[in-house]
Amino acid sequence: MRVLIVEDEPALAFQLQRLLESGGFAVDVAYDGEDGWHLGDTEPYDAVVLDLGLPKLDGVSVLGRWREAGHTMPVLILTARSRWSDKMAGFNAGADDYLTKPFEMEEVLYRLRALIRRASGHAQPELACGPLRLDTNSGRVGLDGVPVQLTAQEFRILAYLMHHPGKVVSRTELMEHVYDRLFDPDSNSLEVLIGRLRRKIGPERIETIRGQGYRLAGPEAG
Amino acid sequence: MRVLIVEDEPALAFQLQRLLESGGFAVDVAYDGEDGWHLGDTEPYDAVVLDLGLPKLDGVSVLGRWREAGHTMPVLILTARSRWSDKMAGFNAGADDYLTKPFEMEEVLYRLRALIRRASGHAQPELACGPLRLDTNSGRVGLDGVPVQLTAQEFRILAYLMHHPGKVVSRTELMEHVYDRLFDPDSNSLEVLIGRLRRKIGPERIETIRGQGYRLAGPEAG
DNA sequence: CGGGCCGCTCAGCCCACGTTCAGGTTGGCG
DNA sequence: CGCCAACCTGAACGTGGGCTGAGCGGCCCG
Repeated sequence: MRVLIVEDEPALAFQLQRLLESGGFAVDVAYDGEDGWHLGDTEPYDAVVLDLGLPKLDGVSVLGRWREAGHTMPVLILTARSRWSDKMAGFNAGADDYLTKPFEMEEVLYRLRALIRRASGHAQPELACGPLRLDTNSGRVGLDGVPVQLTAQEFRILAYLMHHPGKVVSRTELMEHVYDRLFDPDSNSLEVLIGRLRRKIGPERIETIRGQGYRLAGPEAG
Repeated sequence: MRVLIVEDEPALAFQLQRLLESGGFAVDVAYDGEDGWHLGDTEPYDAVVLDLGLPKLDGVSVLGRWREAGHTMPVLILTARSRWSDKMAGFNAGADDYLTKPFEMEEVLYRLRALIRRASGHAQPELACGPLRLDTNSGRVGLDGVPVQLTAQEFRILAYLMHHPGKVVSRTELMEHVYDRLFDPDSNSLEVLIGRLRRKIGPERIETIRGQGYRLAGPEAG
């Protein structure tokens, strides 16, 4: 899962970045409203963490423009200690959740995961697909009940696929959601990782549709 | 475990600090309500000892603001000889326990430990996790029934992990709860301590999740 | 004042992880 | 049947995160 952080305060931005990366996300950061808006407009993020007090273009406007342009990714608003006006304006502009500073870092992780989950239509934090289980919070994966040890990247790939079971996911789509913006699109490391994943969870679970992408085999339907 | 003392009377503050440190806690002290509030607002304490009669900002207000901001750490109130109004106000503001002066020093330790235990969802003062036993009161640790000799820091680390068995605890989270505020976050002393701890309780008990943190192996169940 | 224990620092080592690369394999198509 | 593109895979590598042994200084206690 790939997220965008829009936060002007460098210390907090960095802290958030570390948090989310250690939480298993691919992360891009923007330090003002304009950059933030542009990134969110052009890159396919699974969620955004958006501060309201921003230079150049304030958070509410950023959000408003995104929504106007038809972007539907979930947005988690950060705002200074409960200022009602901000909060309301945020929701009106299309925020999905908000946190007032100061907040527990952990809280951000949980809320983000919940947002992403809901946005892809899953109620439970634990995704299931055939014999596969994936807990988005603890980051654990099980196959037929036995735990499977995955690396960070393997986990991201599997998580994205499990958020869209049965759907054909193109290589580029997968790369865009698993890597951050600096990644070289000509690399074949994704294929290598897919291979390793297959070895761990059984080759038949991830099906290759030649010329189109990959599909996670669902519980025989669809 | 890391606690905050908010107490304006220097002698008592110092006495409490020594007591809690010798009791195995990492301790910060604030001498007035404003400092106290700010520390409790920004640092992740496992519990707070809060005097009600404070300069600048009284205890009830401090507590009230914390709760308003969403902080849920347990708070043990200290108050001059049973003044009902204070006591009631304290509970209303979200206190978890209280002691009236004068009190036995030991009493503070026991109450604090009980509060922390309950806050992390443990009913018993003795934590168990696989072959590991840890008595939060006596500070004794056993592995398969045989006592294990731990140093103060080793004990704190293990105690924190055992309060959250199975959870992945990031290096920073661990540091925040095991050291006080003056600690250098770039130090690797935690790793050294983890290493020693592993040598004493068996390396496989503490699992490293690369890039994320440590996890105490539970009694085989998610 | 001396000795021992404890915790911290530092530097070097090790190894997991992501990546690259060089073939090998598969499948579509003329 | 042959060719080409898409895809897979085993091996090797560089990097950085994590581990550890050695040494130091501070503190406590005799």
